[in-house]
Amino acid sequence: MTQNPQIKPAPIKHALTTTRAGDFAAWYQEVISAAEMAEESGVRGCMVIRPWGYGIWERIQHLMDARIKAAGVENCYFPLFIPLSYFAKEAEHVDGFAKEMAVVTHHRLIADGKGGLVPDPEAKLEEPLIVRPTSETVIGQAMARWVQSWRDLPLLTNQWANVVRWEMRTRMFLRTSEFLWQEGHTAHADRTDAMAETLRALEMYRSFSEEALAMPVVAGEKPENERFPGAAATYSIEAMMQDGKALQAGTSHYLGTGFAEAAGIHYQNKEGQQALCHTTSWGVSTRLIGGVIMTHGDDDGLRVPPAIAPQQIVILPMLRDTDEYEALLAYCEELRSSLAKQQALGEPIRVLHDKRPGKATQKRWAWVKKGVPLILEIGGRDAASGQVSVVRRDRLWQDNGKVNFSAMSREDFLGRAASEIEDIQRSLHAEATERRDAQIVRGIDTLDGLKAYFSGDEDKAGQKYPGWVEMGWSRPTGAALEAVVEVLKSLKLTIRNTPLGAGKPEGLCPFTGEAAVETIYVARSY
RNA sequence: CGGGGAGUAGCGCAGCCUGGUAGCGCAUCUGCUUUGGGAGCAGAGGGUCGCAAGUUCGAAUCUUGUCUCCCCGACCA
Repeated sequence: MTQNPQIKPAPIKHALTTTRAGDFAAWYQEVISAAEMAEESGVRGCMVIRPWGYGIWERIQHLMDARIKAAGVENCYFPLFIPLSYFAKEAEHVDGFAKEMAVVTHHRLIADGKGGLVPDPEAKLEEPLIVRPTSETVIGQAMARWVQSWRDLPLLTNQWANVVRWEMRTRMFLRTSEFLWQEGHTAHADRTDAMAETLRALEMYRSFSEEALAMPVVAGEKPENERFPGAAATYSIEAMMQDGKALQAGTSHYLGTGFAEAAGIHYQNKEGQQALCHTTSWGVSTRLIGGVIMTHGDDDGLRVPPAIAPQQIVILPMLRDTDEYEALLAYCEELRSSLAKQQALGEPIRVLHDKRPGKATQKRWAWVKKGVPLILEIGGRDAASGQVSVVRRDRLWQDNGKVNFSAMSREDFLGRAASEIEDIQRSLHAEATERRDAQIVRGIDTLDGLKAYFSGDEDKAGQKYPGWVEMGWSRPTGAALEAVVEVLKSLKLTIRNTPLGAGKPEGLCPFTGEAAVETIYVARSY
């Protein structure tokens, strides 16, 4: 077919078999398995998080935990099991979570006489325990004990934990029945203080996403119909995935006094009177990893932002001829230790000398798929002449279809390694921001316009959606809002949030015909 | 939880309709040759065919049940 092989660039042979354009959902699955991030566990909706995936989570924990502590919040740990009676106290909360609860009813197994085991009917629990879907209720019980006086406020706590929600439809990292997260719970003297904390947590998530995950997000308030069960106001950060869908990447809730009332969290104020606390809760989960995959991944696998990469540089000795092993490995080892003494992004550089036996090229592609930011390949001649050969994962290919390695002296590389790492972090963020901004459309101010924009919206393969619409609306409530939600639902759309700091829009609300009072983002979502 | 699809070697799949104790590609191992880089040739190892019952002389193949995964929908971080 190719008439002129000399001038026609060779087709790139990508590391994955599925492309984003071909089948985005299958591509997502393949990245997770090819990058050895997670695998299925045999238990419905639950996954095994493998070292590379868990390493990314540990980085997220490490950086997020520092921010949480810097805000004066203290870590603690509450039980996995919550007495049913605790949970039952907040009515809206119950409505929201009751359908997806794991319940513990027995404490012993006995033989069933057929070689199996069954719960012992004699060992039924007096009161069933639920496996926590979130911990407002138990933590509320503790807060009620801990808070007596205005001097005890604000009470700022956080826990890193696993939670369980019996999901009907699961996807690795994005929605699993059990997931890992951080949940902050705070109690305050009044609304003003609690609201400030809610927004502080939201801003913490926004800056964390942008800076650590290199994932641009919009921070804003969720519409009434999307509120956390029992919350007075819910805020979120929303990220745009490469297929144009929105992902809620973190939430922060102002809970008002509802939970305080249910758990009896009150204090004596300076005037000597009893007052109810205003509480907040906020969390991010392993879902962030799904966001990172769908923000930065490409047709060769994952690309991990350096700030959260378990390893930022991998050194691959090109082991081939036994005679040079020793000198080559010594050279690589020296390189590793020189790099490890340096700092990038405010921390020591994380570098791995991968001297496992095996074909070097095989190992290279494994690291490409894992998305390690910088790969160094070192051959015998490099070692002898003090050179290195390096490729940036975010700039993997040359136009001619070859891997974009560049050779330089060891000194040159040592001199620029840290800035390369920092540049990759910046560059991933810039790329994602540019893509997102290109997929936000403005100026649609009628319902027909919205319908037209999203009709036949999927591309030929059904893998790509036209991004987000930024528009004004009149912020209807109650039944009027329900009507809007129904219209959007028929278009498979949702209101993501009202971005903070967006000025009052001009014109009329396309749903109600009333004057628009605030800006919203409308999109398909995960 | 409703509709659809699927579970066979580490990964991707064929075989199933028309039952006769399992095959291909990649990966793995061995040898030779090559080699500044995703090598070639030859040979080898590796499978309770998701699980459990049933039909049958005989089941990956037919029947029933069950578990898990994927897609669409309802629901949700």
